[in-house]
Amino acid sequence: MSLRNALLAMLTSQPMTGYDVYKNFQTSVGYVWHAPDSQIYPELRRMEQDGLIRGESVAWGKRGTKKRYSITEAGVESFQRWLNEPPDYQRERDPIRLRAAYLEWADPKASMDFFTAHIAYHSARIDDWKEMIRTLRDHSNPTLAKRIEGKPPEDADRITAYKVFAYEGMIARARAEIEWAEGGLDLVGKLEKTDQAKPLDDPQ
Amino acid sequence: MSLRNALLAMLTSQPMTGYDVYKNFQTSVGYVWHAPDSQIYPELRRMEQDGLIRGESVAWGKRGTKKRYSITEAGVESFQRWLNEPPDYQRERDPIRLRAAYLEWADPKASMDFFTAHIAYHSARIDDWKEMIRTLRDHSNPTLAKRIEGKPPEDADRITAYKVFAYEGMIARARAEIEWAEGGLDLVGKLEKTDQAKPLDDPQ
DNA sequence: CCCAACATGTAAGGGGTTACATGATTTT
DNA sequence: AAAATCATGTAACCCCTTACATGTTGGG
Repeated sequence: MSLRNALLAMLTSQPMTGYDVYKNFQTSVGYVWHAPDSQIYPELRRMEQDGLIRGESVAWGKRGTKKRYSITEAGVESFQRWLNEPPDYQRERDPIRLRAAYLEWADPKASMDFFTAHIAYHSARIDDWKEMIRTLRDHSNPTLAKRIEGKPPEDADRITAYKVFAYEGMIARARAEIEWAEGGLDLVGKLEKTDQAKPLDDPQ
Repeated sequence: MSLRNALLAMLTSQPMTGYDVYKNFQTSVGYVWHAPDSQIYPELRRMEQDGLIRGESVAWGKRGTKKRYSITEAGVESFQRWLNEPPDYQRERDPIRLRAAYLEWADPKASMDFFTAHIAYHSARIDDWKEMIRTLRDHSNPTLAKRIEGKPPEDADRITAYKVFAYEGMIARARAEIEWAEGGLDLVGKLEKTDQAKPLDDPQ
């Protein structure tokens, strides 16, 4: 049900078309929650049927129309209910750790590349999130700007603080990943060095 | 395809029945990768059809039989191919951070509970993983024991080291989560204090 | 006039969850 | 004899991915 709540969250800022939502899921909010268009449009229709959002056709150019969705009272209530629920945790399913646990079967070169890729991936994400935090802090983020528009400064600060804090959590986790992967590079270097650098039981 | 590789990984240790696999997915390996029986049995059948594993019926009690699967050469190759591939990262989808980003809509009490639950969850996981590392280090883990049986000590150490390292990664990440959630408790305490401790725009 | 951006879908298939089912064997 | 464990499934449903598809509008 998180897709639904991600959509509600976005629509608490301002009315949006499916395409607006799609764009946000590719950048800003997409750094925390991603969804493709093929999921967004049908889900918005279902949410409208459930009364969580209301869609109105608005003119777009001469002949075109587009559908702009606004969150309803029922939508806000549903969103808040979700926020007030205790979180539920899925059982672990971690492909990275699964691989790491069996690197004795891998090629040492591939193991090094694996950890290097891990570092590169998380470094890139940190850059995205840092940039995101910057646009939140200076209020240049359009969705945030719309969200805090007309609100007293304390509320604006509070709203901003939670968003910044969420991205800081992403960064903290990514830093832990990078540190771990650096340890992985050391470990592979230590365990797989010299001539016997061949995977265990390799038929070759 | 990670379920398939998790199954192959397990079967590199020793032949197992579907039920053995299921038990391992509830404890040991399940702390990194979990799967329910309804996924395991059909997948094992598909893997047998694909020639990655071989099943043999073995007697069980007087009348009963059970099927014990062993990994084939093709299975080992497939597993190694996966380990040597570059990892692929899914787009972010983080329900915890999504919620945290919108806590201005939540009840302050619920926000505190949310972070408290987060700390409790990850603390419990750390205990699981620490215990797991202990059984790996002292070789009391039966799956590991079987895996390193008859292997020279350097290989045994190498095999153990990767598994320990994987669980250490889980722990490192969980510690980052706990630290973040503690920051969350502080933040909520700071932002939602005193009388105006009511969610934003709450109709009440 | 062309191209990028805007706008909105359908369809097949993979992976996972939850619930429902059943029966044999071993342990208490 | 009952209970726990071993053993193996089916079925409905949800969520998500990937690929395919189509048309409009605004800017250069």
